[in-house]
Amino acid sequence: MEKDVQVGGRYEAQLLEERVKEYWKQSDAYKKTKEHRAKGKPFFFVDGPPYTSGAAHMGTAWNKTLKDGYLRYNRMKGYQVYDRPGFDMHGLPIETKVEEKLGFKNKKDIEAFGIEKFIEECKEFADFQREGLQKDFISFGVWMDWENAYKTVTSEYMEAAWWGFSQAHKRGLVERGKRSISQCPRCETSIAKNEIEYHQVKDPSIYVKFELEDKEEFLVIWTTTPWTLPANTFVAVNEEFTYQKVVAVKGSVEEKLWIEQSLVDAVVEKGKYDSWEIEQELKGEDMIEWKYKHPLRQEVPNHVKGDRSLRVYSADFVEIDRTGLVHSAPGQGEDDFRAGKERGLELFCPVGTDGIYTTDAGKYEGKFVKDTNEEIIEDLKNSGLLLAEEKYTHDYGKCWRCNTNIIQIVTDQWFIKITEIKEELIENITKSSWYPEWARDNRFYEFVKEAPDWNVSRQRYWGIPIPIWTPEGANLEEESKDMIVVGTREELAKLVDQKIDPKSVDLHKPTVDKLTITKNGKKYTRVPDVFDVWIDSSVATWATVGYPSEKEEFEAVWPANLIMEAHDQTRGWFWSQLGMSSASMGESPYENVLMHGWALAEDGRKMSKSLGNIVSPREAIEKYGADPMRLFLLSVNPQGEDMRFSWEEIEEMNRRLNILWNVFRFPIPYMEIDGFDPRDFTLEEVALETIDKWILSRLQTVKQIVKVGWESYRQDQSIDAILNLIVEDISRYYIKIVRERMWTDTDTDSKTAAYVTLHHVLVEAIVLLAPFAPFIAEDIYQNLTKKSENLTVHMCDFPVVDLQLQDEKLEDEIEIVRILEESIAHARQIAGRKLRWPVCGVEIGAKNDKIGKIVEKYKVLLSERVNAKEIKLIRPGEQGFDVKYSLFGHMNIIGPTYGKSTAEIIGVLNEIELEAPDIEELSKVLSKNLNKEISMTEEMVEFGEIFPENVAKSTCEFGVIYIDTTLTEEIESEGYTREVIRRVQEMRKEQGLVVDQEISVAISVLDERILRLIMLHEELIKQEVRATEITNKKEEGMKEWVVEGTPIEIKLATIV
RNA sequence: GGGCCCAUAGCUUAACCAGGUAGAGCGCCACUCUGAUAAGGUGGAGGUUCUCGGUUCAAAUCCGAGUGGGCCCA
Repeated sequence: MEKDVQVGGRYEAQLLEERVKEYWKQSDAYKKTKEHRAKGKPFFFVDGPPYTSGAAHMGTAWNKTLKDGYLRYNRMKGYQVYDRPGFDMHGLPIETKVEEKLGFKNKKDIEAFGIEKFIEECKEFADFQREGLQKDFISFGVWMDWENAYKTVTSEYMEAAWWGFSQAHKRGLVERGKRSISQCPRCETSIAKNEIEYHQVKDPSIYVKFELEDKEEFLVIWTTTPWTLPANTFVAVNEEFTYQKVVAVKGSVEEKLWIEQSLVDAVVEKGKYDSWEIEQELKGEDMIEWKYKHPLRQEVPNHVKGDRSLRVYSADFVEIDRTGLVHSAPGQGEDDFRAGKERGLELFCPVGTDGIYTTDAGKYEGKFVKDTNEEIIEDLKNSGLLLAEEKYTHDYGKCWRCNTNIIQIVTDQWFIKITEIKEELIENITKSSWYPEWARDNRFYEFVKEAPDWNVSRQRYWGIPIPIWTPEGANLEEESKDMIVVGTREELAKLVDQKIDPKSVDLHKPTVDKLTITKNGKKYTRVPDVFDVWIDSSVATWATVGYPSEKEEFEAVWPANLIMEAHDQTRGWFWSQLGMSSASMGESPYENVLMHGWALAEDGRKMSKSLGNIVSPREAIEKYGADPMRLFLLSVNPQGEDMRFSWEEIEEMNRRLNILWNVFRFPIPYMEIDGFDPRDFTLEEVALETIDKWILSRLQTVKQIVKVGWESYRQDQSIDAILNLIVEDISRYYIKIVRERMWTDTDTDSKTAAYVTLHHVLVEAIVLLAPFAPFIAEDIYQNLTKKSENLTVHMCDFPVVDLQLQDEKLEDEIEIVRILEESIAHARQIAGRKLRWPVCGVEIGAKNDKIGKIVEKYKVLLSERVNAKEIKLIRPGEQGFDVKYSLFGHMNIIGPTYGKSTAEIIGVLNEIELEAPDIEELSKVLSKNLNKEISMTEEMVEFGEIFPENVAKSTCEFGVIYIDTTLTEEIESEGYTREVIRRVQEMRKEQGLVVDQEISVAISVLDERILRLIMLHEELIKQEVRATEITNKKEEGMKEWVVEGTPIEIKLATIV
């Protein structure tokens, strides 16, 4: 940035932002700012790492802009701010993208390609994605430590996850076990609940008869997953329900069916039976332990056979729905698994991790489960067990990455036993403050309370390998008992049989899979799984300071002072961090949580490709600039609520910044002509006038509001206050008033005071604005301070409120004056007199004494502002202008009272005018006029005000305004003079003359009276338009203006 | 299906926690001002405060039910 930037043009965000970026680069502003605060108290902010997929969208932009705002604010408050950004780079989404790229169909393709090469591809892809994302963040001015971003794929970072996990193990919280999990059969891995997307699926809906072992009766169950029938192990009833044995007849066949009593009709109807009758009724509890025959015993000879299997048990998840009896497969479904485990039933699962039936599935071996539904239905039909068949559309989970429908199966997984430390987790919740509060007290608390054990294993490749080594050939139980969990690279190097360098070792699968440990003569190998990717980010608070390899910083700053993410992270990062940190260290990893919402599209719906309503931050910046976009994003309430994107609002922000720009460049020419240097004066030394004191007081009040906004995580309120100060107070009021003080040629104390005040207010306003709109703030700051102060505006201290300068009473008074002004302007409008024409008098009927005093006190200011010769205060009881009152009679009320006299009464009412709206006076006048006693009531008449000619009235909350627009020669003279000056100025502008160019002016008016009136103010005109002479000759090429119906011709000539 | 949150002018929203005439910005219409301003000013039109019920002298605000939307969980 040059010292004297071109400030002639209008605000052009993109050009300005390029200029400022260049300045930041050249001056190394970011690093210098950090150094500037190097000795401050630490403020440990931790960045929630965005997943490295594609470019930044509006939601990420909002998130990072918020973070940037708060980081900049805290720097201004003097803190040494931790600002290491992070990127979440492991996980299935990247794997599937790479698989797509390489044209893979399933895991076997990956194995064939080679895991080492595959991981290399993933790393490259993730890095590529990260660069795009980072570029976007930088483009909207996010000042974070980009050169030193943390990446979840570095050994240093992965070690932090290992360490956390090993700590949890030391506390006895790591367990190997079978669990029913959601499995993506394509990715061949378990999927976290929050990775499942739901969509509408059409499935078979079948009613199946299970024959009892010892009698020819049937239990009727209903299912939408025929493919789970081979794994059937028990039937669940609810012991509270009543079940009925129905004898149903179809043709010559008679069947005995057990169904919950209220569902009998519906089920029998579905079975298309001709008739039925109820034979017996039992409570669910009486049916327990009944034994039945497996429905697919022919097709699946290996089905469960134990004595406890194929029986009826009770379960509380059974509802009065369909048949009231539920087919249960503990080797698959989640509820089934829990119920089966409670009873010690066999966990039979004839399905592989790829969703293909194993040999245990007999006839169905080698087939994909969901493709086998029809065949199973056919088989049931053939053995006479199918009662009814239809289709059913319902929500069904699919893999969020590859859209494959998920299946529930029981597999061997690794868990962190969260349920064992529930109390500790719940206590740790209370150790953090959340904004908004309800997010913690309601939503987060409920979630943590219900959280199950954390399945941390994934059977994939691109992730942090689970640091568990187990004895070769051990069974499950042995594995759980005799495992080695490695916590650090140092430890790994010490333990393994191979020689590795802890500093340079890469911890991804290709390396660690080859490492073995020998202990007590036993050989241990690593379990093949990688971590659930949520483990990665869960350790960010210590990984970001390099723990456990670097200890000092961690000990000094942990836990995090502040984190902020969107509400979907309640169950995501907010939770994973709390869970991991509690499991490993027993403590909450963060102190303050700001939970913001999602960025919705303009139509109020989610931004999505399919709806075609996505707006990218890139687009917004191209159209209006980064500062306007940031201002918009930060002007939205950040606590919990979703933001609705709005082009209009961004445009509005751009316009306000344009006003700021104009405010800033307005005094520059004057200050330059006068050689004014702000460093030569202080506020204390100059002769401040009332309006200067007022704007300085406004500034203090705004500083207060801005600070409170930041501190209460409502920075949107800070923005409102700053923009209001700039647009309403500085631009629309203060500058209008001080303009004339700055136009004077001579050096006056008044001018100096205005310069100093405006300069001071601008600098502080700019500093306040800096965290929100860092580019324009920098550009203006550099110009205002001429580089005499800080290298960058972002080094400034947050402006402190100067109580000496704050004057609430003054602010209140000016506020009232401004409202009175508005009302006077309104009265002018009613009278049809524009502001250029003075009015001879304004009378103000103040509502009370306080307002009256204010009118007296600010008479001069008011009269200048509204262009009035005189401002007069009407005291209570005093008469203002000579107002009279006309009358309008209400026939419908007068009529019934005065009968025949009504007509004459109305006649008089229409004629008379009263001095005051006085009912008694009116009655007297009427009585006198009509020669009889007339007594009017308030309901009978309405008073109308009659003003003298040229008087208009308006009212406002502080009183009544009368304005007298009577024209005198003097007023006409001033009015026409103003009109002429205005036209000459317009012509100067049209001709592109510089401000101090001298001219001669020729004015020709046919109406000699008007010409004379204009020329009465020859000197004023000369002075205002910088004219050396004014002639009244008609010349060639004059421009004709029509003023109040009178043609006036003007021509300008420059003086060389 | 469950938990939490949200609904105020055409648009963005304030007031809601702690009940007392719903206020602003943008947009629209009319008029107007301007040597910082591709700006600005004044006025006008525009509201069933999502619906229904309750508490209360009084409800946008508190309570209950419903409708629609969001997040999360099933």
